Amino acid sequence: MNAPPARRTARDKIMDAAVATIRQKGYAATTVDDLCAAAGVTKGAFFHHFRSKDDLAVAVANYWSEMTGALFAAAPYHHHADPLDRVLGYIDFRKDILRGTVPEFTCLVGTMTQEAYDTHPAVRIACDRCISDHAAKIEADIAEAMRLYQLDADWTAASLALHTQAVLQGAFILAKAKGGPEVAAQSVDHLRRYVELLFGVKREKANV
Amino acid sequence: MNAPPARRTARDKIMDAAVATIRQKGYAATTVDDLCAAAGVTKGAFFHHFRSKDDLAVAVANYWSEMTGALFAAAPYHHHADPLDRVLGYIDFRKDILRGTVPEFTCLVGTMTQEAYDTHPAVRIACDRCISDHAAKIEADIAEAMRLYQLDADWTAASLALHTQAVLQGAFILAKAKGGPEVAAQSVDHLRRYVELLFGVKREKANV
DNA sequence: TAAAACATACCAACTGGTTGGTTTGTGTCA
DNA sequence: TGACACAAACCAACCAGTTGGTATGTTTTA
Repeated sequence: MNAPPARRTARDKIMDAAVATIRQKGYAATTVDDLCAAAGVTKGAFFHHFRSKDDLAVAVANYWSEMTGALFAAAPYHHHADPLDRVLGYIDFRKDILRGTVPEFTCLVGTMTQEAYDTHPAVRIACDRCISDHAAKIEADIAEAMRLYQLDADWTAASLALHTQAVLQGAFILAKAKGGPEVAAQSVDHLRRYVELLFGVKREKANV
Repeated sequence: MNAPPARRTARDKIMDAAVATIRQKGYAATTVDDLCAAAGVTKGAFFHHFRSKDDLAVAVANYWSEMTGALFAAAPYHHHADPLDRVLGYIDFRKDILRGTVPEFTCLVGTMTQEAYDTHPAVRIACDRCISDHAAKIEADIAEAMRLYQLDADWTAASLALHTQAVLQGAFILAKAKGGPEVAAQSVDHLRRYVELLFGVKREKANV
């Protein structure tokens, strides 16, 4: 009922080039010419599809939101019947994908947020939405787990969900500072241990 | 045994301008002209004191390391006899200083790391040293607390110290995304709760 | 149904302003 | 008086964005 032949247009190529280049060099240091060269298109094509560089930044934040949304939607941890297992499974999954070079596993919108939060409001809003929408999905499982385990906590599901994102974003910065994923993986381990302690359980990582 | 009259030189003014401007706009988006204007000096003065913009970045990372080093050295939490109280006191202090506007409480070297890690090796190294030196100080208190409380943990003092930095750096990103310190403060609360759970204690914040 | 009218996707060359960095000159202090 | 600290003017490269145009559909109309 659809699936147009999906010709790979200049727009798509620019978006993919933007994800890769901005993750590596940052937003401000990435020039429009860089993106055109990486995508193999001309500047005319770029400004045909995007009104400005900032317009591209917003579009690529939304693109990233869709891409990662699909990645996490397809991840195995959703199969667990116990919502706490889903939360821990999510954390395990985040650790699993800390692979490859630093620009390959770090977060595009975290990078853009740092650079654009005060100078490019539209970019900040797009990045915030991406992070917040993602956190909201985890929040649902946390909330369900809190009910199931009858937790009477002095923290909210929303705050813990955002905390998982803070740990991950911070882990990426340490990984960038140290040049590899190892330090980030250790922080994710601490996050997992925290959730176990909060819920008073100790569970091995399931190999789904 | 020294204290030269401490005339406020162009170099000092440029450094202070760099801290403020880079925290607000990011490193790449900050131009040398921006810094000269903010510092009230000319480009001649800038390039008299720094070989290049990158050279300034390294210098300002070290300057930041000294500034924050002095700030934390003077902080009240060191007075606690119990090393665990010092660790919790450090976390409380980090929460206390989440005040003012976003560029006022966020971390300069975290920002620079994001932008420079892959493109400016010298900057990455300077930022890493700043973060790692700071973590090492917390690590000492954590290690002492582990001995005192006879913890037989499957994590190291070093990894927990780095984790505190990851949480803080990530909290800054969320604060930037959401435009205020509240979300960061909640993450710091989660970090404090984690340390309490690890050591099996529950302690109110001391008002030193 | 064929041609005219229009829309979309893209390109190569260009522009005005900005950028990091240089050069040359000047005031000041030890 | 000479080295240092800074100023002013300058430059070549680079930047985001523009312009004027072509190729390839798609829609409308006679």
